Amino acid sequence: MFANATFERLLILTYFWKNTYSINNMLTDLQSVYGSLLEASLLQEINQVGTYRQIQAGTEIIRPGEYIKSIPLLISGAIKVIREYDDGEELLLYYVEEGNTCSMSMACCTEQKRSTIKAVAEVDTLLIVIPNQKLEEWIGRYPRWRSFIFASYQNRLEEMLSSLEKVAFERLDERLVEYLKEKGRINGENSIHQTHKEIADELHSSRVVISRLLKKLENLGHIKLHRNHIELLDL
Amino acid sequence: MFANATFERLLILTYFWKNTYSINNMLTDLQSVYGSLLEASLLQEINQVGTYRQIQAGTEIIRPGEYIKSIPLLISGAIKVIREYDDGEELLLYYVEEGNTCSMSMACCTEQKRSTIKAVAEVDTLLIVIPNQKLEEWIGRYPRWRSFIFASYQNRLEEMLSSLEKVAFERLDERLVEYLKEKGRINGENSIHQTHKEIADELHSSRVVISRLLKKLENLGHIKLHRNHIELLDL
DNA sequence: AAGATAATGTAACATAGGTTACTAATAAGG
DNA sequence: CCTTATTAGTAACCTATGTTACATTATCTT
Repeated sequence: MFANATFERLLILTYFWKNTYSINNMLTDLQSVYGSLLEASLLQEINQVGTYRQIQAGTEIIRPGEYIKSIPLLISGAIKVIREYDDGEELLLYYVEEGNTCSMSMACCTEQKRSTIKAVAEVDTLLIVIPNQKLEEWIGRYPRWRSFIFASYQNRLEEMLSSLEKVAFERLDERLVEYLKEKGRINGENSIHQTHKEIADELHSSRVVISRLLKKLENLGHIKLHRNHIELLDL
Repeated sequence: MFANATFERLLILTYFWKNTYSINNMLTDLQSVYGSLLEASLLQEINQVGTYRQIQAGTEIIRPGEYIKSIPLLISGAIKVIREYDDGEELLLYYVEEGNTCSMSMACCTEQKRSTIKAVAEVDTLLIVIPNQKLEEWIGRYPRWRSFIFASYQNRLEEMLSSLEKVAFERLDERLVEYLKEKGRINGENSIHQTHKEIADELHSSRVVISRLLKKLENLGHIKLHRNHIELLDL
């Protein structure tokens, strides 16, 4: 699955992480990421009932059809949310990043519905999960939690709208460029470690088409193609 | 703008409406549509602070760029929500129907943002508008209002997802068939009163293409084409 | 190192859907 | 009733994207 280099990178990251994890405690993390958003007393409470989860890049967190019984609060990293079909077809919806939560899971929690999406850690990710009954309880008690939850929904709606627009109005080459930029940003690198096939899947296109467009971008001097990774030069 | 027949129909409807309006009062309407969803005491309160609005089919309710300062509760009719661009391009997002509210406006209310969408009454529509500060206030006080608001967000997210899928995965002819069905259902008729150009705009396509596909559907015996309206036979 | 596997490059072709241009039919207005 | 504007039909053409097929190169296994 992984190129050697990538795998070594993962090991290093995990090692680095364990250190971070043992130095900071949950409350410190909560304060640094959510301190400006939520009440101090709420952070205390989250600290009591929440559990840390450390997720390795590439791990599937939610699969379509599953019930979701807890809400994630992102501390660091990013989760990509994908719509997936029976026939293996898929489409990248959006990323959830630090300081955010996933409205899709909130929606599923409150209504006890099965998930309709797949969530995968895009990079190594640290999050705190909260039992779902707390979601509603805190809405009654903490105004800022209420605002936070509303803002999350708002963000999701906007991101869905933006995805919709891209698919409806933009051509594949434009979407590809945006995809590469976003991926580079999320991963904090100017290099994308994915095969053409994987990119094609997330953009709901075909490998040959993506290879063609990538080659065109390379000829224009915007990127440099390598096996298993793409170097971003000037996008 | 309107064919004579259509215009007469509007006049009749408006007349009919005024009667209905004077017979029922707001509380009765609220009870019949929202009685099973919301607390009786909340209905009382809505009755106090809400204002009735009667909107004629075709009226623009929200334009992109406007601030939204109130939340609509649909009593009857339907509102179509459209994404619109500077260059006049547009795309139909979804319909809001009886017993629902528009999360887009809620989102805008709570965050004091400008609307990014256009809302048009699809048919004659009756709704109650609520001052936006009540939205948050009631969330703290009425559990069922809270659930209602969450469910609305959930619905919108799902509808956006469904729109996204249609645009991403379905071919135009399939989308056209669904469009015709939905339009017929919303209008409660087996006949669509729109020009090919109007349909093309809402599906974000071009008139010629839509005419071509409609003709194909007619040849297959699914619809019958007339000037300014389309008869739905067997979809 | 040899063979297997996965990733990429490339050509040839198919097609959905967009564009342009023109005609025909219908309705509206004076 | 004649003129004009709106709506719809149709043909010819173009392009983006998808598909099939096969060659090539890099990587993994043994």
